[in-house]
Amino acid sequence: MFAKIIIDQDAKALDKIFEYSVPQNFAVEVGQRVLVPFGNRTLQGFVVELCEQSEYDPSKVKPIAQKIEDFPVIKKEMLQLMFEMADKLHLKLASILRLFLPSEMRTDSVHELLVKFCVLAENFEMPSTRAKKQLEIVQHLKQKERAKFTDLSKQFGYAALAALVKSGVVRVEQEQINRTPEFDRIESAARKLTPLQQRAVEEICEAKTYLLHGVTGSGKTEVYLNLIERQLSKGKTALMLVPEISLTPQVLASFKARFGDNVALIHSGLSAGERFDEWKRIFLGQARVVVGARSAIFSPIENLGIIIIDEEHEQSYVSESNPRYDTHDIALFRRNYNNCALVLGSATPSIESYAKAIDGQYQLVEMPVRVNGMEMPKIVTIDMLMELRQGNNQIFSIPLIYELRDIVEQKKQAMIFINRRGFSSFQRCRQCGYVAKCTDCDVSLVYHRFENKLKCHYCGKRFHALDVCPSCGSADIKQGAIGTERVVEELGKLFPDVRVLRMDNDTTSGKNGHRKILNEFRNAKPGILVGTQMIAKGHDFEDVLLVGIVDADQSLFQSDFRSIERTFQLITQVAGRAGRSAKQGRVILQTYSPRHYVYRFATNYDYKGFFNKEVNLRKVTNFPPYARIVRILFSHEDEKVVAAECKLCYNKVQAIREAYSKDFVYLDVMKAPLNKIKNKFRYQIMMRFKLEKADEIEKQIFEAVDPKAKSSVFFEINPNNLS
DNA sequence: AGCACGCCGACT
DNA sequence: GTCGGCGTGCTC
Repeated sequence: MFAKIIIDQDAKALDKIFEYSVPQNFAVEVGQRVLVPFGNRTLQGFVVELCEQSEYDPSKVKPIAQKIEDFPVIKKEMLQLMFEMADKLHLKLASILRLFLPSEMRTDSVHELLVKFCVLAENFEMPSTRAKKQLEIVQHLKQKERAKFTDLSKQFGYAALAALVKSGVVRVEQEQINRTPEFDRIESAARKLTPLQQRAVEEICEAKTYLLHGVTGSGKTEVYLNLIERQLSKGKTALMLVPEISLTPQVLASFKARFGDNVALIHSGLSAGERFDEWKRIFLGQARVVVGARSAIFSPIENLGIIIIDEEHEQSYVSESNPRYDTHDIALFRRNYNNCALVLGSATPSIESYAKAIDGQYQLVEMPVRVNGMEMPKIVTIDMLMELRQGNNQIFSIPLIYELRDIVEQKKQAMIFINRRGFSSFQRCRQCGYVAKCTDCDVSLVYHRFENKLKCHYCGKRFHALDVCPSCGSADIKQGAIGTERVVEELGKLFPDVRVLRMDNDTTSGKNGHRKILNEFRNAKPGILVGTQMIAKGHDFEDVLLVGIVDADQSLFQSDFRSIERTFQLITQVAGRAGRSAKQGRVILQTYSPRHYVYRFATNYDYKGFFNKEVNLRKVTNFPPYARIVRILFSHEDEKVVAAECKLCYNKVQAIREAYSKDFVYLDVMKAPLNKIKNKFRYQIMMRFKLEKADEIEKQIFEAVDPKAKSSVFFEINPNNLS
């Protein structure tokens, strides 16, 4: 018997299947993890196929050394998924397999937690009356029957306990304990569904793909919970994905409260041990509901009845580094494999998903009204150019300051949204034009006033802030576009007595970073919360009656084709934070392009109008979903090497374009907009072609890349950002 | 990925 | 003469 094996090494040269013989004395199954001799060392591998005959030179075939576990860790579904991902996304087999296992398992850095418990032996002699501590322990165990070794040792002393164990009075038992994350148990009684929610639950009843379009505050979560409960009662399991940013302690606790030990939670805040144990509970079928961020789509859960992707339009569902995958594709694969329902939920569906719903590929389910029957908050657009002309060169418009003052007087709360962290996006010398840049990346450094440092947001390197220009010595330093720190500072000047809190990547790094800030904000009245995208998600604060969007244009003029769509989504999400209670909220939106159609539709909450406008634009200009964009990004330390390898590939792609000249809309080769990141130079080939033969063309494009190239190569289909 | 093999420069 | 630089090629 022979086994086809993938070596667990993430290297281009090893991205193929190796054959080993299976020794007589043991059997292996497909999906098992094994150790195999490889060259002059022993490596981990995965059995992906068994066969009677070897196709390789028999004199070179070596036997498998040993099994790592005695059961397959990769299930059949995932193996099939691996081959499909390798084929369609052009990813390395080993790098896909690594997505399926908790990383601590591979490195052997985490083991099952064994805890020692003490019990009294069946029959024993009482210790001598002089041994007081020992007698206390026996007494204690008579009452409790069972206690942790470490607890007893702490309470009565190690010596006494060890003596009892030695004399056979106390028996030690080992037990494996699951490290399950702890939560504040919050009450989450099943709320009665509104008729609209009820209808949505009833409509989503078949093994199809549904797009659940529900306005912010329409109670989608309650619908999800009911859908999951229905599957559980049918003996099926459920997988629910939520953007990492929304996996706040409150959200996690509410799932725990609803599903108890049935739910496994996968998120970045888990310790290695917790992650490993949660994975194992899923693997063994002990957890029947999985709630997690992007990577949870690869959970080894079986017998799926439903997969839910909440906030389906979120960018974070596409991983932005290798292996690059889109959670939607993986979810569709698993939906097909399990023949279960897939629900994509959003208040602002992605153009691509909504187009599929219109087209009939997805079933459209709509929830157009808020649960509490409240109107959406009123959005007022402020023309910042007018403000400037009227002599206001502050970052806040007069109406925003006016409204903020009102909030402060009423002792209510406001949120200010600014999607940039730090103090200012760059520092520049007014005299000579010098701009502080990162030494390893081709980007300007962001000034962080709190730490008084310049930081690279790409590689994380820190530099001294500029007091004087290092080039000409001038002290006249100009600050770039404003960030959260700057907004906090300005608010402090305007409202010195008001509690102003900042929530962004820099203030939420600790384990309970989010919770601390949100709890503080909850009690701050009047209070203002300044933050990035982080504040746009899911937090309901009754007293937030005002939302300010300081620089709405920021996401609008990024050069990728989704920037307008993203702006619409952001405004809608952020606006949804205002007026969650009985009082209607207000939103002040500051922009320099008030007449852009995105603002017209967003301020009227007209998703369909926006969709129609945007989708028509995409159609006439040949952009997704009516065309496919492919970007091949090469990177390497040596600029000559990348440039040459990229050019070589470009020449091959040109030949493909000639063969498909009718389909190609665009093709070019160039330096990437960020020419250098972490000391690696980046060159790219961009292309766009029509859909009819897209799969066929794409396959040939993949093959145009020299597998022996020294540069690392990154394929992106319909990329989200073009840096 | 890691390790051997192999072919050219400056050193006790 | 040799020690060691890292380019190239191979691992079932």
